[in-house]
Amino acid sequence: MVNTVSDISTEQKILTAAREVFFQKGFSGARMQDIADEAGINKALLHYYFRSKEKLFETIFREAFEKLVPRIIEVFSSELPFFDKIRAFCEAYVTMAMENPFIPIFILNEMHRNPEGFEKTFGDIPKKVPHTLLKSVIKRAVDDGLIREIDPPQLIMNMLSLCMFPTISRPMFQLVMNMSDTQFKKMSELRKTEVADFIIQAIKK
Amino acid sequence: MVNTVSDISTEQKILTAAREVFFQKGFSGARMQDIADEAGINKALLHYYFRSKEKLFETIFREAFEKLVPRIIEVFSSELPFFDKIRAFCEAYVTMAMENPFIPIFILNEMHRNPEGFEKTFGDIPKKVPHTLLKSVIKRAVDDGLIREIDPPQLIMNMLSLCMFPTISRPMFQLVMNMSDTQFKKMSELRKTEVADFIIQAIKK
DNA sequence: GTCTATAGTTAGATAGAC
DNA sequence: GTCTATCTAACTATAGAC
Repeated sequence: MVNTVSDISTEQKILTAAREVFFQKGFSGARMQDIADEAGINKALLHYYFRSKEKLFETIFREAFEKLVPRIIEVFSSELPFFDKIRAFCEAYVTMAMENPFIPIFILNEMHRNPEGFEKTFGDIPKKVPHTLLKSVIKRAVDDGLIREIDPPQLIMNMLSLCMFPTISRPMFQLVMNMSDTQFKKMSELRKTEVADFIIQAIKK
Repeated sequence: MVNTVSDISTEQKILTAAREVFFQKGFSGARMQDIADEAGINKALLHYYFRSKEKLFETIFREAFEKLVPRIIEVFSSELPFFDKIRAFCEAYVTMAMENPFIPIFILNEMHRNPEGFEKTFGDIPKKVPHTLLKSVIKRAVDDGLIREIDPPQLIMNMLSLCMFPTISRPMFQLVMNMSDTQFKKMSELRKTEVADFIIQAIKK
């Protein structure tokens, strides 16, 4: 049977371990043995639950992707004033990036390594992102004279950059800036509000 | 002999091929066979010129890192007015990222995958980055009342984010924003000046 | 469901001829 | 310097016992 307690528990152990290993080493750097060890089980069991390394990876990747592309819809389709939408968006993304520091680099890296593979495997995901909604909300703010003339994709790119790049660049940034872990965390914590302030001042009229 | 024309040419062919393959697949995804094929030579020759995959990789990584951490010194130690420094910095970085689109994700990814390896192999590089210079130039601009109060590392992080994130996130961004290659390139071209404008407006008093 | 043992494949690296 | 052939190790995946 599939639905016994111990089955579920093993599957969960595998997923947790796979997340850990894939996030840290990427698809090609990860070894099924590493995942088995991390889960405290045997290699063969991985293949019993998930047919292949690819299948297991796809599960983890999908799940991570969904976390990365979160409920922007709620923020942007809400009745919040425009600047509060910006604030909510930034805080949500900076927080997500802080709590899941490996996800952004993991997703972006795998998309670079296997660009064509995603059109077919993940071609459905884009539809979940309300890019037309985003664009129209920004355009309206421009038309209303609330913010200066700016191309919506440019603004969206700026928001994403400021929210997600820090966790991606962390190892390099700390190295070249000679910054301790404590200092970096403090800085990240402040960014939850600073990023929105920065953006708003950059676009307000 | 080592300095014949054909020697140099072969070594260059290998380096060019290695760059191509490592940039696209990362260290663990790259195969020595791929590099040999790309260079139009035999696998054994790779080991003749560079003892191991690691050695070859280190050569490519070093070279890429130096490109990523370019002559900021010149920009920031120049006599340019502060806002022109910002403009020069942004244009240099956006251009670099456009011309070498694989380098940022390559470097940042490898640093995530092998965090400890860099302290010993690349511990010398940070010294080349004039982070104290950057910080003091920004601090002076604040003290002079030219820009609003802002933590220098925060501003540096913002500048780097806005310049480098677009090329890193390109596959995802185009996918979720439903954007063509042409549109993306046009957008990137505009960013050479837009990023600086955005930053300056965000910090000016 | 979970394990041990092993098949089958591919990778990095070397030996040795030219 | 450059090649072919080969060694050795590592990895994914499966067969089969319990």
